[in-house]
Amino acid sequence: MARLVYERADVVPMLAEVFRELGYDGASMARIHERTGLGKGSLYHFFPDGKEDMAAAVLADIDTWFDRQVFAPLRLDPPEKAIDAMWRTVTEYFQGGGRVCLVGAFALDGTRDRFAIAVAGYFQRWIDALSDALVRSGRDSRLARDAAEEAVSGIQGALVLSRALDDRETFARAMTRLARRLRD
Amino acid sequence: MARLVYERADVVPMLAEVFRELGYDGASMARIHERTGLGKGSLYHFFPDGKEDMAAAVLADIDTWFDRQVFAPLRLDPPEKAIDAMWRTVTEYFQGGGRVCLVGAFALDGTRDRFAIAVAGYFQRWIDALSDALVRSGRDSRLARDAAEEAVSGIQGALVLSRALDDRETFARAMTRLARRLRD
DNA sequence: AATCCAGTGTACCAATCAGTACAATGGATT
DNA sequence: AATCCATTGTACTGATTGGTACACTGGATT
Repeated sequence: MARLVYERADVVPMLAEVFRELGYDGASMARIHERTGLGKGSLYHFFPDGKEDMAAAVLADIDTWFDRQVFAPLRLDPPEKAIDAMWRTVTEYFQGGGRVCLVGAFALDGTRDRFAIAVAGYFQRWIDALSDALVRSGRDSRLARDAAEEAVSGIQGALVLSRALDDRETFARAMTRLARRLRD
Repeated sequence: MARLVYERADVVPMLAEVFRELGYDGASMARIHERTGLGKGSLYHFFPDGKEDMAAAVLADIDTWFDRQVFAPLRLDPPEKAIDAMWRTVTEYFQGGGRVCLVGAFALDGTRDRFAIAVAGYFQRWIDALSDALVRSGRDSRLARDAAEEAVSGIQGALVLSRALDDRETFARAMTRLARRLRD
């Protein structure tokens, strides 16, 4: 009989999807087991501190992904190119509004207090990186920060609204609107 | 010894605050008891179907409140006046970013499926009402709808971001930005 | 072939979960 | 004064919660 053997890195993305769908409190160990196929033995082997450990790992994973795919390019690549790439990458990552931002979802309920530093850091670094790109493209420093904040905030709003209305067109419209706002 | 006697209408706002802070799954009956002071007897007396019943009542309550305080004025009052009032009312209601939108929070996790109609209806009516006011103020119908969507979406994003950064200034800045966008 | 050890499955625990049952309270109605 | 009934407190249930303990598997190392 075949035996599936995972390592920690394989488990984190599955956990991310579970937390995304069910939220932190909604994701019980039983449901995590159901959706990942991993038994308690494996789960506590990889994440000795249980659920909190899992969520922290997921947040760290999301963080490094965005750092590499979005934030670093914004800081290093030609600004116009990096910003264009950001819109594409983000739209794909959130599957056009069909996939929720876990960090944003955590921010809204009591889970925030538990992961306050990770949650704040994620958004702060996003705004910083985007602001940096805008400054490098010749924008005034103060205006750049305001515009970056508007974009990041707008993406989160678009996710909430498109998910609430269960309509990806809403998300698509918001993204083109925000991209245009950022160009002016 | 004094005995506190509530009626259903007194309980709903307390429940709203509990769900707001803890989320739907985070709000256990024990915690609801703690924070409201009501025993299980009272809670199941008012809400025979338990938590789901409570959340539905809270959503309905929020809905009627917004209908009266925000949506109806947008449809009936002089548009510029009504829109100005909307920004004031909303800022006060969300306590400058310190208070979360329960409907938005529900939209992000698995709770949405349970209350999909109420959640979608809330945002749809908000967009419709604001769009109506913009049309009445002379805006083109298509542009009005787009602008209304941007505003409602933007408010939700501002709530997520200001809560994530734990900074009300972020919310305040977003509100003035959105109000200006709506005027152009 | 013997050992090792990362990864697994299962049985188990106390605490908490949502929900039920029902007797007690006490203001209002008659 | 007797009755009524909305509201409340408490004791209880069975299911589920997060978490622990531990024996087992099987590929890799020696």
